[in-house]
Amino acid sequence: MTSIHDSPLVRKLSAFVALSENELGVLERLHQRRRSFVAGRDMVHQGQSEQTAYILSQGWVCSYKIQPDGTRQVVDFQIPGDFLGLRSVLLRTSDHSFEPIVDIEAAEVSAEHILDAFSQAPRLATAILWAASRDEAMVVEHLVGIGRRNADARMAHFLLELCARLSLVNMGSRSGYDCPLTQYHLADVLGLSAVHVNRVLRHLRERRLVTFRSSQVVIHDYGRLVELAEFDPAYLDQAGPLLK
Amino acid sequence: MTSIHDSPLVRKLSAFVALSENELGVLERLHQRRRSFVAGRDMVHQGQSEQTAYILSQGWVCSYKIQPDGTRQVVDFQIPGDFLGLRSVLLRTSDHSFEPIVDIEAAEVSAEHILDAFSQAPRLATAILWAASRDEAMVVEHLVGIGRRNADARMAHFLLELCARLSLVNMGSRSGYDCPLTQYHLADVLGLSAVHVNRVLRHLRERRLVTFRSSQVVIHDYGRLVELAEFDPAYLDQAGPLLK
DNA sequence: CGTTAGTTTGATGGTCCTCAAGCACTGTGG
DNA sequence: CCACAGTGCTTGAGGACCATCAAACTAACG
Repeated sequence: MTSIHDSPLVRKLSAFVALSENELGVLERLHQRRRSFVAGRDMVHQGQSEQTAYILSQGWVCSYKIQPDGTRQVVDFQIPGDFLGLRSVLLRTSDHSFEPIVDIEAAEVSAEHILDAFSQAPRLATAILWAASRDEAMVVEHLVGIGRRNADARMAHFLLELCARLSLVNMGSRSGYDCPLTQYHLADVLGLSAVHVNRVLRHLRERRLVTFRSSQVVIHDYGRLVELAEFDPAYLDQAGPLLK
Repeated sequence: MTSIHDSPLVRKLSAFVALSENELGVLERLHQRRRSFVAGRDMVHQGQSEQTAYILSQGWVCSYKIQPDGTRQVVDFQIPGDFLGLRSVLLRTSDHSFEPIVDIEAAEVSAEHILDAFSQAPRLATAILWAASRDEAMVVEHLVGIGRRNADARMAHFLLELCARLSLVNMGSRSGYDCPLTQYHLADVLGLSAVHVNRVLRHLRERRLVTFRSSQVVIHDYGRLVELAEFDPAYLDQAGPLLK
């Protein structure tokens, strides 16, 4: 039997609030309706007004928008512990698609469920809204990266952000992590071509900064990578406000 | 004496909900504390944890992030009727700066004020959260634009989005609008250099699509501009959900 | 063992940046 | 009234960065 303590969401939130027994119980109830999805088939399609959100417990998902001309822009990746479609369920407007990158496990949560949970454990609401605001901050940082960083720095920054996020749920460290993304995924998130992604990766590897190969990211020199990316994790760890 | 009906925020929200007398009263009380700011001097600075938000009633503001290397990325512009720092006041994390582009008028609102208003008029809360989610959708669309559109389409898309937003508060139409932005502002929002912005504008002007000159945007051919930008306003007017 | 998805490398060229310089307009102080 | 400084716009030249096209290679899989 698996404990609620194994939930990546719990691990993530625990980094910011010490969760009470009551709060853990509410979270456990949120995880009731487990579902699986297979890699590659969209869970939610652009335009569709979906009424359910998910808490991702295993696997990776990407949320993206397709342009009329067929090009794709990935807005964000979700990793275990992340919400999928939280905003769209609260505000009934899903304007992008979700695609599982590998086979995934997720807990389905309806708007009611969430609002219930919020009223039973208000501090939990704050914690989850904090997580949501962090997601938004990541989108903004992503925007800045695409607008104002060159390809090398963009890649470095992206890999470092993933590192920080994965570390929070014990799925990585400063020396590296598992990563099921293809170079096409990287291209679509960074606004580059797949060919150029390949060259950038080679470049970073040759400079002995980081190696991305066979679904693994190995960070050779964390410090110099941070420097190249001008990575400032301030937008990720706003620990202060929630501790009280 | 000015009526609450003149407030751009009221005009904006009215496009989506028929506001009751009670709701108008609550909105009026939100507009009590009027303040002015002069052009060019930051209202809120990156990193500062500000406790107040504003409802912009006159003028334009831009929210941006400065990179360590000095380059700037504008995340969004605020026009009358828009909130400034709503998220940061609710979640106490302001990670970018706000700069008035011209002298502005705004109403200061504290977190308490807003929460009070929400409890007095729950439907208003929905409407305001809808506006917030629209802002987020705009950031996502912005991301897609910078990542996957060329300079011409990016510019066209941006000018069309502004057109739609301004029309909502009666400050523009499909034939054009006033716009106090400089070409440097355009460069910083579109992730281009100011020099290239100038060339793009010339190009659009020569093709008789749109003219941006002396603080005025004149749209010559709305249809062909929409086509060039592949502009689909779906992400802006999610009228449906709130009408009930 | 052929097929498919993903990676790698080369060649070529377009988009957009940078540097540089000149122009137009506005406000300021002598 | 005029010099001037400041801000914003405009245009040219040259080159960096990254896209596109093309092709070969590897690994996984039925």
